[in-house]
Amino acid sequence: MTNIDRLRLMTKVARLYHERGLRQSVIADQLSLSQAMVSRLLAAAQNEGIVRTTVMTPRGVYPELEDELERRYGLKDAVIADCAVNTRDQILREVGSAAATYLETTLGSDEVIGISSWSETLLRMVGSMQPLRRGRDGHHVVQILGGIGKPNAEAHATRLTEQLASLLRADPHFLQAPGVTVSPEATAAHLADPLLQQTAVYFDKLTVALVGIGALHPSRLLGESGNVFSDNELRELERLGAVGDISLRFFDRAGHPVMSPFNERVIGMSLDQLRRVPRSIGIAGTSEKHDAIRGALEGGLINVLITDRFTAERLIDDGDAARVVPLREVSA
Amino acid sequence: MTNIDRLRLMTKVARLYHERGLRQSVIADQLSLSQAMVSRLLAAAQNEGIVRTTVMTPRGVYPELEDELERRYGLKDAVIADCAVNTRDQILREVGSAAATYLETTLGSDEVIGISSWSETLLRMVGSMQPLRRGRDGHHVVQILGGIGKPNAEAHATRLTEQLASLLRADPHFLQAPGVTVSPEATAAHLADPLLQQTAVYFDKLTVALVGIGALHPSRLLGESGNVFSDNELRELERLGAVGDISLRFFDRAGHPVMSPFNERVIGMSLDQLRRVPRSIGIAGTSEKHDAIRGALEGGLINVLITDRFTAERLIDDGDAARVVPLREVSA
DNA sequence: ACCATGAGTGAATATTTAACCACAACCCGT
DNA sequence: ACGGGTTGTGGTTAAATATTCACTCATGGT
Repeated sequence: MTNIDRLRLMTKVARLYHERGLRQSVIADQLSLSQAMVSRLLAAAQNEGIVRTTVMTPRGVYPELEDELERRYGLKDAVIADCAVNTRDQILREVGSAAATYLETTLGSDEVIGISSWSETLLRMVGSMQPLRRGRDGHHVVQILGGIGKPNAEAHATRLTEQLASLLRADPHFLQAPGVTVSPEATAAHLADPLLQQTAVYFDKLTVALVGIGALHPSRLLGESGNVFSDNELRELERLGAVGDISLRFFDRAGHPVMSPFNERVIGMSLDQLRRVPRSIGIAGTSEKHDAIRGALEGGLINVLITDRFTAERLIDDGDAARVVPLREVSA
Repeated sequence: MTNIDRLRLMTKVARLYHERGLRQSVIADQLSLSQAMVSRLLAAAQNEGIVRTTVMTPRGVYPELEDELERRYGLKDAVIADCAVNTRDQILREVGSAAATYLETTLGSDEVIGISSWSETLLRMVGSMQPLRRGRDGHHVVQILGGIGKPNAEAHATRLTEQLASLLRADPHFLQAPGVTVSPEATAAHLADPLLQQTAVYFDKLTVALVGIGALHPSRLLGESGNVFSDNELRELERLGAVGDISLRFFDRAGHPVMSPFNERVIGMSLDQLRRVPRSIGIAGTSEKHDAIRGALEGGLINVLITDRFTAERLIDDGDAARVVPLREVSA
């Protein structure tokens, strides 16, 4: 068979298949070929560029950025929310909404979902969620950090867990303790509580973790509730290289836990436990948090990131720089 | 789910599927979706134009013309050979070659193939054929028109049948008779021959017919062998509206048989028998034959046409005219 | 000259994709 | 408030497609 004849046949088959939408066996009958031949011709047509499929990217969607984030940081998935303007308010709204959709769409059955409290982004997320449609039930929602600051903040943290559980028709598991205690001894006392242990058992069973990512500066822990945190402690954390926290567990630029004494006063899941969760979803935007997010990514603390497009771009830009002299190695 | 989120998801899935070539179930796992969802998202992405497949037409291939021929004349298939220049020689070569490839490619098993003799195009076709590769055997090759003119032309016609049969490893069935007799009585005598009848039986069993298409002017029957044909007969055929012939069976512009006395002197398959062949392949080019080909198409005498691109274009151009006042109806 | 190797094929089969179905939840009109 | 129709979903199954296999034949090297 001459080359032109082969091209002719490939073209003919490709047109019937792709333009007229005929089944391969119909084409085979019509042109007196075997179905296998039609399949092969179509494959060849793809190969040789006769058939070309392009994916157009709609406005407001950033798949290349997502891919790049996934690739650079070894993520399972990245979601980039479209934000018209780079303002804290818009970003919170859009990232929260994107996270809500993401969760609704990707939740399976019988998931054990940990949720970190006291993150405004997570609050927004839960706020934008629809009640779960389908009877994908059997879920558990686990509070992975105690309440924070003023006594009623504890209730606040609990409410987030409760709300999510209700939206998902899941069993809630509350962590009946403050997020930060006054001393290591107090922590130990709380950890001895059998009720708390009942919940803590789930930390190692999570299938999904939903966590915000906090920046060291400006720290919400100073403003919100003065007594949680001393200025000294903040400086100490800084000295130790902390760039941010997830559920009050601080980490440095490489995502390694920062072991300050403060750590002993926190009641909640550890970063090591978080790393072991099959799907740990970090939800955070705004440029303030850039360094913190970056650390979380570098340390593999999360494997799904939901953020805004501005932050995503910066994460990739300095990813470029990092390739030259990888941060991980610098700090090691 | 907001619209942008849906678009985002569709785009992401489409990219993974079409660009990275992942299976739907892999994508489903990765993005924590169901395979059904991925399939639906891909379908939607097609619909909404996010995914676009285009078939590029290589140079020298004319699928639009082929489609148009098929559509206008209700053909099963049309093959248009690329010819650099509009000369008889080039066209014979290219059409013959295209026909050879077409036959090689589309032949199934146990086919009963009728072949009309004394067509230069068919000669070229058989000349360009490769011996059949695969053991698609069990074929029969049936000579559907006797030898023509000088006694040794009869042998010539036989050789075409023989050659094709040999290339296809098929059983040959020869028509041991002249294509044109001296009188109706002579025809009758030949038809009584049991040996001839053995072959004629196959006329109604053909699965494929390979036929050339002859133009009335210039008639090859005058030049080649003076005594086959009288000038009177030619004029008579013309008077009756004949525009061409297939295997010496003449037809008019609408493809209806022309019943001149000459018809009684021909030994071979009838046009009605030809129309009943599941796949009757007309192989002819050059502008001389345009009217003849057109008649064959209008009359449904063939359902596959192999021709050159110049003739194809003309057939479509006057197809346009015919749509206004369809020829078929004019002559009816 | 001969065999080993490779290319190309259709039938059979495995894999992949799309359709079907049952079900839950929503919407809307009463 | 309460059905009846609609929609969206995942599990299941049917359909469609890609791959494997067995085979033939050409080719090239020994």
